Amino acid sequence: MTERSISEQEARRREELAELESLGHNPYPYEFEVTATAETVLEMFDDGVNQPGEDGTAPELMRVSMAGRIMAKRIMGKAAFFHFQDHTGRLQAYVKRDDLPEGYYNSVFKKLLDIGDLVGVEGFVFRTKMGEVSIHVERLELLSKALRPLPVLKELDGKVYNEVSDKEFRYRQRYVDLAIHPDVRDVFRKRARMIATIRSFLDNRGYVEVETPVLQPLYGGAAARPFTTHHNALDMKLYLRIADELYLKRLIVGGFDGVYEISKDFRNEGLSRFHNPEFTMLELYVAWKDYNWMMNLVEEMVEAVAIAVHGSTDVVIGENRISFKRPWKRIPMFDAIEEQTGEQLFGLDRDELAAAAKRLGVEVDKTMGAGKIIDEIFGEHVEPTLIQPTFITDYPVELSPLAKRHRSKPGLVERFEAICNGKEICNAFSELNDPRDQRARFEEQVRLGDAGDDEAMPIDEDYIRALEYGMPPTAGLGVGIDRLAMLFTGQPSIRDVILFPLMRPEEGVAEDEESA
RNA sequence: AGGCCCGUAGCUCAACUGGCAGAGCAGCUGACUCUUAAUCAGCGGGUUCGGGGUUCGAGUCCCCGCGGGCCUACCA
Repeated sequence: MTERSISEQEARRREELAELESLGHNPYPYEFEVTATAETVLEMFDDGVNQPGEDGTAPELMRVSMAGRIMAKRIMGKAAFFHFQDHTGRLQAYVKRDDLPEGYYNSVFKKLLDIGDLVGVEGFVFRTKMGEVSIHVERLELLSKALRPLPVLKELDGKVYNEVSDKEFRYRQRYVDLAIHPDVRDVFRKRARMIATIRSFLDNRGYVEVETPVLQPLYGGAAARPFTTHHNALDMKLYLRIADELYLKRLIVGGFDGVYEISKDFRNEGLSRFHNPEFTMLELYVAWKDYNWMMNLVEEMVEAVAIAVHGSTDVVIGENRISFKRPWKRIPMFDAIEEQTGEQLFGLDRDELAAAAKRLGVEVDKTMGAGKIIDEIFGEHVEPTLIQPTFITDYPVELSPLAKRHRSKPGLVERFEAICNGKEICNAFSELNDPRDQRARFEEQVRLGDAGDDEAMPIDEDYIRALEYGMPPTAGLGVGIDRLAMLFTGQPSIRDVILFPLMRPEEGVAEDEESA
């Protein structure tokens, strides 16, 4: 192992650490009693009712013990202010030499405690002459010494300066990104609130949260290339799941009326603003229901998320104000295409569709079937125009090998996607439960696979066996949680809603580099 | 996978047609007992992503590589 070269500032912090130890201070103690947070203190005294003062009024209200990270330090001779940050926010602390044990202020606080160090403080709350609620520190304790300097952000009139702009730095060292950027912490809190809302929404309806295999001998449920791995003891090839769908529907066969799973799927694809190889998916299946019913559920659930995350059904996202208030517009895919392009595609054969695509400037190649052409036209001319939440219904059967045929429109399936802000937020259908049709659809997938489509699904005989025992009429739903999080937090990249997005290895060439 | 852009101090960024690598913050020394982008005086800090080339001279130009961003492709 080569020794990492360390900066001047890091070297100094290591010296400080040694100095602290030689003075008898443990730079990494075991615990600290916390009785208040920045948020509770600020709330308590910003209401204008409880006014703190140094005269000792209501001392039982004002005595607090808190812990956090030093974010700024301002020393003025024998007294100093510093800001520290806990999980709820920042609070200012005031330290006087004469309030601390002999020598502590000069030889420890001033010299050996730095921005980035974790400290515990105990004292009373007061308001400074400038009006800022602060804690007057009477006990100060180092809780963990930081050996690396923390980037320092400055703020004036609400504008933040010296924000770390290097995306690579932020993704690789997310702990630093989170520590210094409150807005990044907020994104992930919103994401957590979003998922918690969805979970309780589904739990309250009596649906059962289940866990199905990540490691699968056969993958399916979506059109995507899988990751492969190997199990040593059984000496077998395994796939990381690309979807939960086929296992969850086996559970509907087994007698659960409603099951859902929120979990990671893995797809062996490129990375982009909208794609991370591992991502979080919600899938829900409800027996005795169809896709019309499912649209109502989606409206309710997403409306609940909007209220939970933003406190309102109206949300400003980028330049758009979006209303998630029910009901949302519902429009069949072919009608939506006609509205935008003037082309009525329903009933056209493959050559006629190719001609329409050409008229619309959509590129078509020979491998594309009728369904794919329609999908391309939709994706290019319609999807980006749908800003307010909209249900697009009734898709071509070729694109949906697991969806039930439409009850009245030949060649289509009972499927919908909800589109919002120009992007898909969910995908759902009346589930195909006729084992004969399901077998035929799988066989069509196999033909596509043989023709070179490496995303075609393999045939899953056990799944067909399950259907042969009888699966109720069922409505199914899939929601890309990361993309929903992008929407509700206004983030432009999926990497900004995933704590640790996939990155190339940081240092040099990987050891097990493949042949050059 | 292809195209475009980027990589300079711990962080944010400068450095003209190729001519001594700089500033703010952070850090260090000193002053200051209600400051808040604290202030004031002084000081240190660089493998300019890595390797090669052109040149008297390269952060700058050329080639190769590494890493990142955006777009395209892929991706229901």
